[in-house]
Amino acid sequence: MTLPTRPNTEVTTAAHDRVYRALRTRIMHGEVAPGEALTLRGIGRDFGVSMTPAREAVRRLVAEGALFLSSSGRVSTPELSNERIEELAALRALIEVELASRALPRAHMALIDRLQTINSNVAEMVAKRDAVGYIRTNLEFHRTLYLRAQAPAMLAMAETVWLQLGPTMRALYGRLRRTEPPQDHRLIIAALKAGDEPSLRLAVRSDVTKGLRLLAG
Amino acid sequence: MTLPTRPNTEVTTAAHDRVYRALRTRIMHGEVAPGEALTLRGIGRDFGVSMTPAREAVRRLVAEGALFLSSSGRVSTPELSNERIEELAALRALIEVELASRALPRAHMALIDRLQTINSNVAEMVAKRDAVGYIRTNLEFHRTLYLRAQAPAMLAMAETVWLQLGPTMRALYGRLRRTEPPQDHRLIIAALKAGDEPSLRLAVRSDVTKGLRLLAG
DNA sequence: TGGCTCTGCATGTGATCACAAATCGCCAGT
DNA sequence: ACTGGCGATTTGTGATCACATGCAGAGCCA
Repeated sequence: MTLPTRPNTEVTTAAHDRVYRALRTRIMHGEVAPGEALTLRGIGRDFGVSMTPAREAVRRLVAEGALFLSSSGRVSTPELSNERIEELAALRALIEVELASRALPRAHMALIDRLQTINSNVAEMVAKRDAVGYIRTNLEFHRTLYLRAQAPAMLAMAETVWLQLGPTMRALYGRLRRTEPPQDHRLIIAALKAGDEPSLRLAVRSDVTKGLRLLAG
Repeated sequence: MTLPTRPNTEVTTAAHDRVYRALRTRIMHGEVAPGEALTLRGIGRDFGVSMTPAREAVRRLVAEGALFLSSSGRVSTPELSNERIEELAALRALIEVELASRALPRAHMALIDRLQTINSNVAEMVAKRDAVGYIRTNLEFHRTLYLRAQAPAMLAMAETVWLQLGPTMRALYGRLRRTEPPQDHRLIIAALKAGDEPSLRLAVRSDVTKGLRLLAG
């Protein structure tokens, strides 16, 4: 580019990729509200780039279902219907149960230790009522487990679902008024220790679909 | 645009969307070989647009896993490893079994008739050894059934998997030297008629994972 | 003859511009 | 005070340009 904003002392990743990654994590972690509008020039201003990289990042996120593109081309984070949330939760259950099942035979003690450490962080976020922190550490817990499945295509699919649920997860967990740490995570860890696949599948399914119960309210 | 190549007598869809759709169906139907390289200027030339819409279409397809982006930015259709193919087939099984199961209670006679008609087209393509035609009609068969599930998010996910498998499906079915019509499709139709959900799940799973057997060769 | 380098072409990236359309706000009329 | 219309501004879209980089083929040397 003509104006290098940062010295080239480190590996320079493409501008559109930097914008994409930043927006992606912000959306996945629930840092943006559902229905929030975005503009290409605004994104470009925020990241110090022109419209072109902003457009590419937005297009990519739209393709992944993380952003909604109105008929006039305006982009905003989607407001999901209850039916769509149910579908996405069902997809989480299908894919993540399979990922956990594939990770089980490879789950050694070091992994279980790391999961327990992450889970204590999750509990801490719940106690602090930090919705964004809770979502972030909770996803870290799941991703750490699923990475052991050695199934990158499935993991990518699961992350796409997380991405689509991001903005509403924030609203969902913000409505959630509990302070108890996640019980299902303990069941997951216990099943991993015991090598008990049926219990693991049940625990993951329960953990993943639990947030759905508050839709009736 | 400054140069309207077509008169505006019909509804004009955005140029990048037209390019995207055209490339997408070509990839999904297996009309491009795995590893085939694409250039932005070449795509622009083919569709009579500049690089900008071509770039957006390509970015979108990369995001969906339909195209592979090398580290230097070159795009090509991906050459899938056997492990990745196995993953994608497992995803197809998971998602499509669920879709079929959800479609079952809504499957009336009119739908079953349409499925039988499409299936005869599939058989015709098999007899003619038309790989592209086979893939196209086969996907039409599945999509017609899954549309009844009223689960757009799941269907989109399934189509994304089809898209990723597109280029290799062509190679796979090209290697397939059979002339018998798809037996599993008949089982699917029979299960739909009988309202037999377990049989339906089995038949869909079998149909979807069948192409995998020839990977050992 | 084989391997290496160097140069020129092809290609992706990002910025900028012109244009169309949509959106928002203001003002007049009732 | 409310509503409808109109204009200014915002916004997305596509084209084009400058630039850096990667790739390949030609030419050179051992």
